[in-house]
Amino acid sequence: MKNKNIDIYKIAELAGVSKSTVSRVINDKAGVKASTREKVAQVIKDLNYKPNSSAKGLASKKTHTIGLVISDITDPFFAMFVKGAEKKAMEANYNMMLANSHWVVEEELKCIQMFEEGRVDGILMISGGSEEKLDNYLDNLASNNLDIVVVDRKIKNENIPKLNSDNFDAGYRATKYLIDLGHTKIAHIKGEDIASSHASRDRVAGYEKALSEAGIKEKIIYPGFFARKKAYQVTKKLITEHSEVTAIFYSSDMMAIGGLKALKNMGLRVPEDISIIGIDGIEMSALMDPPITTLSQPAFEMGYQGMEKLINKLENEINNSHSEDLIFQMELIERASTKKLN
Amino acid sequence: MKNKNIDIYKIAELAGVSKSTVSRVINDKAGVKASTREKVAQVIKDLNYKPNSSAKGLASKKTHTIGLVISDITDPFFAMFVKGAEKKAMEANYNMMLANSHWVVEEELKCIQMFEEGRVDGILMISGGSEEKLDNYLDNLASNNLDIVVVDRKIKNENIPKLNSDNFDAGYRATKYLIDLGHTKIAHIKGEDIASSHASRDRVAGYEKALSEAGIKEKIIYPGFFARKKAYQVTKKLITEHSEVTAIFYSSDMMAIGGLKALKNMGLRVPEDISIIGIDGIEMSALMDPPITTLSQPAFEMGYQGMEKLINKLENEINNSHSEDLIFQMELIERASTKKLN
DNA sequence: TTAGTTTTTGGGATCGCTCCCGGCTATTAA
DNA sequence: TTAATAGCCGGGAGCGATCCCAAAAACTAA
Repeated sequence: MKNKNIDIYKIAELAGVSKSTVSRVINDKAGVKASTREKVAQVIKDLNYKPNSSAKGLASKKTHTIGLVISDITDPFFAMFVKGAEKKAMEANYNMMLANSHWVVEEELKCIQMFEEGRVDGILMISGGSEEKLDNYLDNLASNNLDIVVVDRKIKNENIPKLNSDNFDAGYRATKYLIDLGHTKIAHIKGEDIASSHASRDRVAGYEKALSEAGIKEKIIYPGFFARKKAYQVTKKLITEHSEVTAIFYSSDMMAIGGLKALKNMGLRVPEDISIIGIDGIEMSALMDPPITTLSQPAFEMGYQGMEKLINKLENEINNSHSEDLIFQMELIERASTKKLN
Repeated sequence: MKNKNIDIYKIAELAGVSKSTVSRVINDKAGVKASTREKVAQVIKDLNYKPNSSAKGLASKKTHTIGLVISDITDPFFAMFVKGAEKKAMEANYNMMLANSHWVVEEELKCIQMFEEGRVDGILMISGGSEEKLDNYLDNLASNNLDIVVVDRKIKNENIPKLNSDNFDAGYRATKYLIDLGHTKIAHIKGEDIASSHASRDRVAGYEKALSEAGIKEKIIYPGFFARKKAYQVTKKLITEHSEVTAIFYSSDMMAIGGLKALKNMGLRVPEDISIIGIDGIEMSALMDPPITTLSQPAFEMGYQGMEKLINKLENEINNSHSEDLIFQMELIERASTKKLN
């Protein structure tokens, strides 16, 4: 029933060489006569031999596998990030293990622990939880032989490479864009209120900077918790409390989508009566009616480069410490949800 | 720098027992005195010892890992499927490796080959390619010691468990729903035209059955290739060629979204002038204006049960052959894109 | 032709675990 | 008291690769 156990010894036997030589050709190592190499390669091909990865892992202490810790794979941003990470992994001939952490640090740590069983050479994680807790844990981890790259969290440990979007800049530019359109009554629906999200904080700071630069005194900030439904509710509240507002900057596209629905519900036209802008650049925001103007995060690119950074770190044990962190700029995508104020 | 190599021997030493006993408590095997078990467990905990998974894999020939082959993780249906699969995997204490196949069989096969290096105990795949090619390949694979479960393809091999949505029924019910609403001029935008998609074919057949049952002679079928933009174009074509149509059944939500945009563009109101219905139940379809009526595939459930089936097959080597295939019914979600014909 | 090099090749130890089997210790029965 | 049985535990032989080191082969130069 089962396939005859074909291992490196069998290949060696059939090719008339020793296992060492077979190992050399498998791993493309020097020191094998071309003719021998060819002969062995042929046998390997004929028998469709695949070296056992557990044995390889045991002997070499490398699994050629990367662990991905993601909050929620159904989130379009994360999915695109994973797709980018996978591309680089494939190119570098690495495998990927996936673990969902459902936005809670404890689960993230559990995922990491799972990976600590020597299953992976390194971890790429987008954290969604509190930075402090993460910080503590990662300090311990760093003393292990697991390399890690963290996305979207500003942790303190200097030995851990970080990837972040330039959230301050994004907040600034989104707001500036609305100001340049002539708006002065600009509200902001921010993400979370808790300390765990520096992304939200930085975007708020960017918003404030743009306003103050333009000499606009009134800040109108409501929390939307990065949730569509929450944004829907809070938008209604915002409009009833601040009917003077002519533009809203949402800290995410999903919130903008919720907001758009609320606005329509209240009989407001977008963008004629009110302009809205989001952040993320998810496909969905382009499909809305009207399509929503947004600052797009290069999710694919972030995944790709995050994976690249990790693999580099893995393969050149040199200059491990103090590698430059990566910061990604967002791209403004002008669509039909924003309009010059007349 | 690196952590002192802590292995099963060290635990054994510190606990004052043999490695065999440590192994027994790690794997929860019988034959260890309660007091000994406790003592060993304590040492394991104190040292935060994690058995090396490569060594485990080598010795036991089980990796406790499942390979997932998915066409595109950024597709919301697949993402939700993966989420379901992951839930079950976690519960059963399995890990998951992810590989994207970008909708082409060759890449799917490459992914499978990658997994054949003994990295995984089994494979769960949603295929997006031609059924014949897949059939051939899987026949070979079956003779290996890799278990596999295939979603969304009707392959012939009887030993491979399959999961499918009841596409015929979905096509039938979608059409019937429109008929019950009083429509008689009902068009269908189908998926692909090529032989590779039985899903599309079955839905078309369901559409035809419903029409003929209702004594409606005229079938109006256009190909939309499961692509939003294609559906946009073809919808415009359809309307100009068949202005009498009052309802369109799209073979996917994405196509319905493209169609909706086309309809609006042409000045048609949905659902007042024309009703539309889709298939899939992706979140996006609920966020459209109007929200689109659809038949929802239980993606999460499918992932969960697919993984469950695979793990069962893995763990009970018994009754391997001829396990019942799983067929999932879709759920009609009535939203605002369909309306009684007056 | 022979010694000295450089390439190729083979063998053995090892990685960290599982699992089988035999031995030891206790407990029970006669 | 002694033998039989059951419950615990330890030791050794793999699992299938890598990698170091020494041996063999091939090549060079004198």
